[in-house]
Amino acid sequence: MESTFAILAEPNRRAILGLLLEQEQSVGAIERSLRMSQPSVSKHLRVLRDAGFVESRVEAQRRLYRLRPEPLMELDAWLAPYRRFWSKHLDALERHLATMDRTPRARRKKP
Amino acid sequence: MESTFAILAEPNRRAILGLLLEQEQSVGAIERSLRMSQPSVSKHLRVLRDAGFVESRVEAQRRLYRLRPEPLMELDAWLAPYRRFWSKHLDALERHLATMDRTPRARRKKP
DNA sequence: CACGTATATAACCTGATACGTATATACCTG
DNA sequence: CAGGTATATACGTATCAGGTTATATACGTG
Repeated sequence: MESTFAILAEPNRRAILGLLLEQEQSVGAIERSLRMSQPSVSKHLRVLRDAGFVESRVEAQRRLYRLRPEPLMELDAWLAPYRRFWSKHLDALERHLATMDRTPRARRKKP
Repeated sequence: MESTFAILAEPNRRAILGLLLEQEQSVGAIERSLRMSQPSVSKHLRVLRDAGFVESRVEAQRRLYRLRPEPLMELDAWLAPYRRFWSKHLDALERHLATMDRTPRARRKKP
């Protein structure tokens, strides 16, 4: 877990992940899409790969990178207790609002 | 969004958030729980507060810090497209497994 | 096999940041 | 109001991460 956030802290890396969300991409494609230098792209991909965010396959001279879900799933898991926290708060807010005016507006959990 | 990850990249800050998950805490309490120096705690709290992760209220000489949900909710929102990505993958995996052996196990979306 | 393309790595520089020490500010109690 | 407690901030330092430039490696094609 330790490094997941550090890795995502880098805007360019997040941008790369965003690109890979659509489909696998070559280094050159990323380089052009994000207007970054080739060594920079390679370095970030190295970091992302070491951390398991992406994997690559070789196609002739190209390397095609694609997303791997695991690290982001861990992030999702890390978030879980906080989700409980804020849903608790939203419930409280809702109850509060329900008490404020006696006319019940859109009811919870039922559109 | 930009800085959310950078802020969470710091392990001590994540630890502080973890503490605040249970209940609001004074600076001194955090200092002792996490065995960090007082200036360090104050500094991290400053960063967390500036980014909206926490808020404080004054009680005599103490300042009690508590969690604010918004930034983590944004993080949750950021994660959404990736969740779609991996659930798509898990579905594919499931279909694959279903093809492997013809005995259908627990069925999708219906417990 | 020489050359171009695609990607990775090395070396170096620089800016950001986290820590510790020291000090300032605020509040409470006798 | 003096002294203690609680927290914030200033400052100096060391570490680290990201960018650029230059070079290495690998593959394809004439």
